[in-house]
Amino acid sequence: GPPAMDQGERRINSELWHACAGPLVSLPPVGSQVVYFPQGHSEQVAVSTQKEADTHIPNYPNLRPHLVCTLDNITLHADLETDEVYAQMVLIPSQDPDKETMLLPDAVVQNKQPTEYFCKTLTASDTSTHGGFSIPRRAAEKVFPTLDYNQQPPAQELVARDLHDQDWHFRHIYRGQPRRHLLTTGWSVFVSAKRLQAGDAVLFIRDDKGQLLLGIRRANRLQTMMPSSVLSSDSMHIGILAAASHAAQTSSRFTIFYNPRQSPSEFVIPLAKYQKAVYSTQVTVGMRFRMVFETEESTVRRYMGTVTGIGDLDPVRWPNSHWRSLKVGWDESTAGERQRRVSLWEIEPLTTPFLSCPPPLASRSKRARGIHGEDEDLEALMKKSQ
Amino acid sequence: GPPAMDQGERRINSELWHACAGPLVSLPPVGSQVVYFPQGHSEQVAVSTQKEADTHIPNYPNLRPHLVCTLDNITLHADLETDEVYAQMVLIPSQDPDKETMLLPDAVVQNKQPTEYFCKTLTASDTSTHGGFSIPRRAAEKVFPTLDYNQQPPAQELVARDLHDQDWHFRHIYRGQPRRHLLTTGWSVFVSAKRLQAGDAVLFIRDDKGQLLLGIRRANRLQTMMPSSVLSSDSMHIGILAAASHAAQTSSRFTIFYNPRQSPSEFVIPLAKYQKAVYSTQVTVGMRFRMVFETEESTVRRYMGTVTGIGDLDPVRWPNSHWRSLKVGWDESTAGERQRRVSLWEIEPLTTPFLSCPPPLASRSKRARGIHGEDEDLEALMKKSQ
DNA sequence: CTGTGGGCAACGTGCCGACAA
DNA sequence: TTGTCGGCACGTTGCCCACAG
Repeated sequence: GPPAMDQGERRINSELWHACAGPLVSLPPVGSQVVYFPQGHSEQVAVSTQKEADTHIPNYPNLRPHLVCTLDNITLHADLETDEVYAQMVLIPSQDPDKETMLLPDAVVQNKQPTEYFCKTLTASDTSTHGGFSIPRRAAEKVFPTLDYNQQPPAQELVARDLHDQDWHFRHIYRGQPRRHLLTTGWSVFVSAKRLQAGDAVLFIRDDKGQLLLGIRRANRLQTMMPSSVLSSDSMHIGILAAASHAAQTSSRFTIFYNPRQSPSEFVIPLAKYQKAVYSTQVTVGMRFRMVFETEESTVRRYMGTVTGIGDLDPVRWPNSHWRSLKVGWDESTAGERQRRVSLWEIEPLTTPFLSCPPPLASRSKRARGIHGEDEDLEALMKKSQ
Repeated sequence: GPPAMDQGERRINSELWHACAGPLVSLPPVGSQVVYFPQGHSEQVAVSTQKEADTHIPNYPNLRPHLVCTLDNITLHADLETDEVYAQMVLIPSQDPDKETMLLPDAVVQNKQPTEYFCKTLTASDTSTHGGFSIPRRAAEKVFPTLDYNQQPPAQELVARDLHDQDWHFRHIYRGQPRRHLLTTGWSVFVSAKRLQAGDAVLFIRDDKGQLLLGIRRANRLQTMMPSSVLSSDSMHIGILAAASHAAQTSSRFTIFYNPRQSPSEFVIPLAKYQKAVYSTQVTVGMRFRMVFETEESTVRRYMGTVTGIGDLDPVRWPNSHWRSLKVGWDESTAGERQRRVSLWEIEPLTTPFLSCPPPLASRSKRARGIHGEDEDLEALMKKSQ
């Protein structure tokens, strides 16, 4: 019969989830202190609904642009239809916001990219109905059980388990002239079931117990996310703010979903990481930095850039927020799709970091600042605080 | 190439939309006065997220259980993946709530079930890959162009347009012993594209201009609606309340989605219908009534029932709400899945309606009432108001 | 080393009337 | 009147290797 649909009851394999999420995604450990940004949460919803937060949504004057929280629980999920990975986080706002001024030691983040795995972007031949899947030689030798090369031809049956604990069977054969590794029988069933297209990627893992796992990473093709048909985007944005505001005022749990491959940026950051970036890094216009990105081959690469401005992303609704407070330019001309605005904790400054008192951010809120004057103002203030 | 994905730009065919929505669904006209129930809206979200509104979501003391609004705009939609029909409504809360005490004349509701149409629930043979689609004889004769019976065999090419303005081509043939109408070539493409299964229904319309339209109505099989992965159900419920509350306080537009085939009940009701039910119908425990339901064959049928209690569905959060304020029992033993609670405007009382002053509902809110005592209390009050 | 394509066999899809419900 | 089936033709799927990038 069909696989059991008891999503949420089973525990998703963490190693596989992280492999699908990519090398940049790390989740804070349960019980640790984190910083939650409603702005970033809104951005994620804006991507999936294709509608930005409207200007006429209500103001929540008591809601700060960042909330220090305890990460009460975290559950890994995968969409039943698309296999898209996401995480459900339960947050508890800290009752004592002054805690945030205490510098915390770096917490151990759980970002376990598996070692015995490979990831291949599918070619037209891989996804066509004409044939099977061509396994890169090193990949096959690294993660698949060794073939008995005495057979003619060498072949074996592979069983790999996906995020929903569904097993997929493949015939793995080594043949052709020149010899190569192939997945034949079973492969096309997988491709059509997962609706894979050329450009999507498939990944195989061999875990500690020798069990094969497999997952998919879809190409960043234009988000065909349908308009949700459940809730208007306005109500969603309002729901984010109202839920966070209510939770902050009552110090009660609230739940958010984090879609690592959809969200423009992480919006739940380890508190230690946030503090280190905000309080012990001196950022000035003109500063050089590096920032990590994921490559096509799902490895990491650092790009160089320069800070071109410092100031609020949304001075009206979210004054004095560190969310994407840096305007940046990129060295390489292929930087078309890289963000023009980043947050302090996303970059690696090339100047040596130093420790300082927290800059007097609170004093800035007293002044009415023009849209265009903000950068210079903030820059001047930060220079003075030296 | 693939059909243009400009959903929302095209205007959905209203006749087809209503045929897919079913005979019970009617939409108030644009510009008319309506009543919006946040409770009902929450129920719809509860169905799609499979999670009811939690008890610890914030209270909105200024938000009444029903909002009188002007229906500013309405847009018909169909989900790009499932063809599920839904309507986007823009509401403006009325600035003067006293208006609601004025009895309005019945408004003309637009519930245009097409006349030249048929709807067939698909059999196993219809959906199998082995053959085509067997057209009921009367259906074929009513909506399809007449075949030239001089041909051997009589056959023609049909083109039918779906909700997304996509055209589907079918070979319509009259053959076999005994003779019958069939759709052959093109049918299986349609079935697999729409992912139809036995039990789902397909419907064909011939509109005024002779153009063929087709739509689908999926079986009420267990909602495999995935957990949205975008927003937590809590935040959705909060978003509904916060958006409505903010709109009511500022008399500004807000947007909601109505999924007729998913929502347990309509939650945007014509004001005249609401007033007539609330102010001019005397309801007592023991009263007999009829209520309309949709049958398997997508026709309407009335079931008989008895009012067994009157009282708030949620006395804590929504006191003095008319939403599902009637507890009812059903005459037929097959009433397993029919609601135990209905709203005044959903039923047809068997006693003759009469006009009266509005019952003094406001006075009820002063008293703290026990969970179990509420029905008798309310019943006594309403008897006194006679 | 691996992506694509020609060749070809096996299989599934899909059209037909025969039944029978 | 219409749902399901056996029969059969034909188109697609899928396994093989050759070849080239």
